[in-house]
Amino acid sequence: MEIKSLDQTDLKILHALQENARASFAEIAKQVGLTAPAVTERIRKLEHAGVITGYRTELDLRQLGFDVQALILIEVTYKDEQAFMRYAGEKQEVLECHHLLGQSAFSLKVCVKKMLDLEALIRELMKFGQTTTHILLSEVVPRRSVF
Amino acid sequence: MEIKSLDQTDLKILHALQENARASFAEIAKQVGLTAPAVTERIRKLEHAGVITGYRTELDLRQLGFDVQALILIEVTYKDEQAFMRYAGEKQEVLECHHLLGQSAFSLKVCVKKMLDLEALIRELMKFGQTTTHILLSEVVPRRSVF
DNA sequence: GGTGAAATAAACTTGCA
DNA sequence: TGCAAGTTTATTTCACC
Repeated sequence: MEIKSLDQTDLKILHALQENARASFAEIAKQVGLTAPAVTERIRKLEHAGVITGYRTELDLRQLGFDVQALILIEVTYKDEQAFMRYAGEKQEVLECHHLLGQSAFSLKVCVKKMLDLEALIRELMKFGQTTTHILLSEVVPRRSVF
Repeated sequence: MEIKSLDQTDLKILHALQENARASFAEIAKQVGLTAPAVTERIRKLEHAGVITGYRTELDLRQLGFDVQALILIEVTYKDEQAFMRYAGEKQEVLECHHLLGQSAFSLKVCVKKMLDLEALIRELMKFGQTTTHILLSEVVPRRSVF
């Protein structure tokens, strides 16, 4: 993974891929004004450089039976940090977890089927420190591309 | 968008697509034990039913010069809700925004190049209500598939 | 780095169980 | 719904600039 200097064409490619990760190389090539092999090679380099970290499919969690999503903030006591991170990495319900600046704090995005499942999850988390839970309602901005 | 009853094959397809949104129909077909046309048709239906909401490419924001990411919680005064949502929807720096349960509260995931940009952003947000900002450090769990 | 053309592979279409 | 065979596109490879 080396440092890449990105030009305008790279940014256009990244824009196209953010909007539709399943776009064909040929489609992207047309959008950026290059041929398919040129685009393929640039994308391969962006992947190898670690600029592109993955291609994900977004699902409507509610349609899949996951009716409750929540944002949980937790202040973990320092000695439990390692155990907490292991727990977060293993728990299926934890969709995302970030380390926050200061005081061994973390944010978690979790998704469960029922409110009772959320209660159980929070009860487990409370072993690691004090939690603050916010139930997520509608997505005002679902997920924006960086450019 | 109608109600779909998903079987095990659908869940396997969704798993494969979550892990790699650019996987070919043929690859997915092999993973789930069907032929490519059958998988293609199922994915078409999942898209049309709204179960699949999009295909996104994930980028390493730091490599792209966005060194500061933050989670901002804001309690908007009720009369400013509409104006706030319009603002969040237009601001390039706001990657995600969720409505939270209770008191016209929202969470925002934002990304900026410099700390000074974050300061400017928070100053703008303060017009809509009281904010609490958490700087995001490492990703403990980057983004997990639901199944 | 990029193009254009040929070979390979994947995606659509259609008819049938 | 899914499969198989045939057709149409897309991807890959490579020689050349």
